[in-house]
Amino acid sequence: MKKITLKDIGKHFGVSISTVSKAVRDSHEISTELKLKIQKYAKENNYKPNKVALSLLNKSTKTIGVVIPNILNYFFIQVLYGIEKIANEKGYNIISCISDESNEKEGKTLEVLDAGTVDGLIMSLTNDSDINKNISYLQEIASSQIPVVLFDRVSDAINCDKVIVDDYESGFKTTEYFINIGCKNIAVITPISNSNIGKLRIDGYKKALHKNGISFDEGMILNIEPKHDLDLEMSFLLNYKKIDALLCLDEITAVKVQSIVKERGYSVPGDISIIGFTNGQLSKYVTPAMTMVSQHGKYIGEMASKMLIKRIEEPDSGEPFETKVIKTSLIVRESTKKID
Amino acid sequence: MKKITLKDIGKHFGVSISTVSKAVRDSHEISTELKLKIQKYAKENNYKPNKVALSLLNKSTKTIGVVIPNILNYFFIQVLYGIEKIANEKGYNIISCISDESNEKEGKTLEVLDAGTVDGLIMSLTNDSDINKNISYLQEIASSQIPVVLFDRVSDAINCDKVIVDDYESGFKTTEYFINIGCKNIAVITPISNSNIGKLRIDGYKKALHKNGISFDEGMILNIEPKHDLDLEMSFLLNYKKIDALLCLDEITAVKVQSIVKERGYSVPGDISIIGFTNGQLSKYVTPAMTMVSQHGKYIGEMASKMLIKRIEEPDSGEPFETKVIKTSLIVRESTKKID
DNA sequence: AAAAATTTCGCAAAGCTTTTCGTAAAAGAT
DNA sequence: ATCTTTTACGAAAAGCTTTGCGAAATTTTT
Repeated sequence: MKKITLKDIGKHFGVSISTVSKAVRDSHEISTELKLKIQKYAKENNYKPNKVALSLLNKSTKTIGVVIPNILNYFFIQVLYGIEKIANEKGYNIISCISDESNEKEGKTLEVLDAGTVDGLIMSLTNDSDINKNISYLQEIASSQIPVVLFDRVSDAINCDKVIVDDYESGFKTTEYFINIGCKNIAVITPISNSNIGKLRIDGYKKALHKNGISFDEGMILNIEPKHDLDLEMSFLLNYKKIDALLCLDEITAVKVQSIVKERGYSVPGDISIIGFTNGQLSKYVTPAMTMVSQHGKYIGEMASKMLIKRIEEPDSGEPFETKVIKTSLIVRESTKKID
Repeated sequence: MKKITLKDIGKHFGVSISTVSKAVRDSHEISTELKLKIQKYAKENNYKPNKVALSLLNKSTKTIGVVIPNILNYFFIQVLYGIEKIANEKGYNIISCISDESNEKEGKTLEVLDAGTVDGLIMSLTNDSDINKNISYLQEIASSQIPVVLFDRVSDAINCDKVIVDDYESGFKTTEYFINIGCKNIAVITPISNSNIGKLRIDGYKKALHKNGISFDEGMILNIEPKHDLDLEMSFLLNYKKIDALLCLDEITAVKVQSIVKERGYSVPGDISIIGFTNGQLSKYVTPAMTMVSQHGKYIGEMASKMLIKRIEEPDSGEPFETKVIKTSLIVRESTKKID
């Protein structure tokens, strides 16, 4: 049997729809006798108010949209996990969309989500070169349709709540950590050179060098592209100068780089210390276990979820938009020299 | 400005709602002149038909629910990725719910999803001990409300389409692989001993032993629980008998086991060969890179998605329920001895 | 017994869209 | 000029729910 409706129940008892609705909601307007009969029948036939009808009535879907660029990235999964956890606790469902680092898919997703499907939106922008394409559209959604919370990859052009990692600070702190353990020739390997995040981390790196009297050398920054040959690129870098520290801006790169370095006969951390961003599942289990910068993905997701739901449920609070900066922490393992 | 509706546009031009609806849908019933005006205005004000109203009208939400037990498991993420890919191509959104291996949360999720929110359901059951709790409810949903596709962790009690891994066969084949490379004392380490999947893999393992004249020894099966101390348990196992092969029933266990074995001075694969289930992100990067059984998660997701959408769009096809069995493949790396 | 109060239920609107059908006006045909 | 056809729009229903209000029926009060 298909899902039963109020109308069906009404017909069964020869009463009106409103009577049934009130009966199942236990209204005092309905006689106890009739209520009991209706409630029993409703329960037996597994009646549940149709969510779609309720959404239309209440102008609220109890659903939030989440758009992430890449689902096979552990950081984003952790964020998603955090978002789902809080949303679930507060009675919201999440529609998850993967933009696959494509501006086009991101735009399409926004179109769908902007048609009344969700009460709010949590997203992280793609790194796609054509970066400005959807920004104005998203700005319009944020300003007039539904609350939006941006995380990690954000944009100044959009006026909304944001949760970001302290990328500049963590680039700085991590570099100083290298310097403190005695490293002087610190190279950076970045697969995200075109993103704002990557730039901030490198800015922090530069500042730490400067503060410690080490001159910055452009040749120490290795930009890698998905299609390039990391092995070959690493050759150039390792031959370019004597290097004693490598800062990798994501986890997979860190793991691959460590593997390449070891194969070439360097000892880690004896010859070269390595630190990577994103404390995911990989870094713990490779040999040596890697020192990583944890961005606290789950916490970021929880925070974003809370901020969004607050906006949804208190639309006219009048509170100005906020940008929460989550501090990273360094998870020290075996890929870095010990502090003297 | 809030989202604009047909009514708003109608008021602006002094025409009825139906006229506006026809105009934006480019119906021939409306004069060209009026259509042009309305269409222009609609585009300028970013009019989009309200999805919720359409859902109510069409009795179709273009949304499918996905319930997975654990989002931090790479296999499930791969499946989710595959589901999303196909769903997206066919114009569906996905609502993803995490049951967190809890029967209770699974039940709550089903309640929500069974209220007209989704057109169909893809799920993998929890391993919770109280395994039968939601089965009858799910069976009812599958039989009378919306199409359901179960994957990986399925149940015979539910009549629906299924996509499963050939667990028995792969337990068998993997064990024979060990035997072929000269291993005779093969132990199994399973964190999923209470699941049907785990049992099937072990049945396959037993059959392979039997076929090759090796007697089965219960002591060679190590059941591990999340709270137990794997290090200690491994001690017992390694002291129990001289072991030359370890079959681990999930990826994290495989990686941890290899790490423990190495620490105890065994050489991998010299002394002990190791194979793990689920070819995820970890196994490739540890040293030695591990030989793994790939379950083709993404493909399973794609398959499940296709099957479900077909059921949704052809509800009365009358085709009997199907169980697709996806064959695993062995990704041979360095943690197993070479074939002579 | 009549008036007042309470109980118990139904009607209708609102949320937004699509589509069928009806009708007035305009255009065409005879 | 009259009849037929076409054009161009509006009314209404359907999808399902909740809720305020009106009304009939019953009970209580005087």
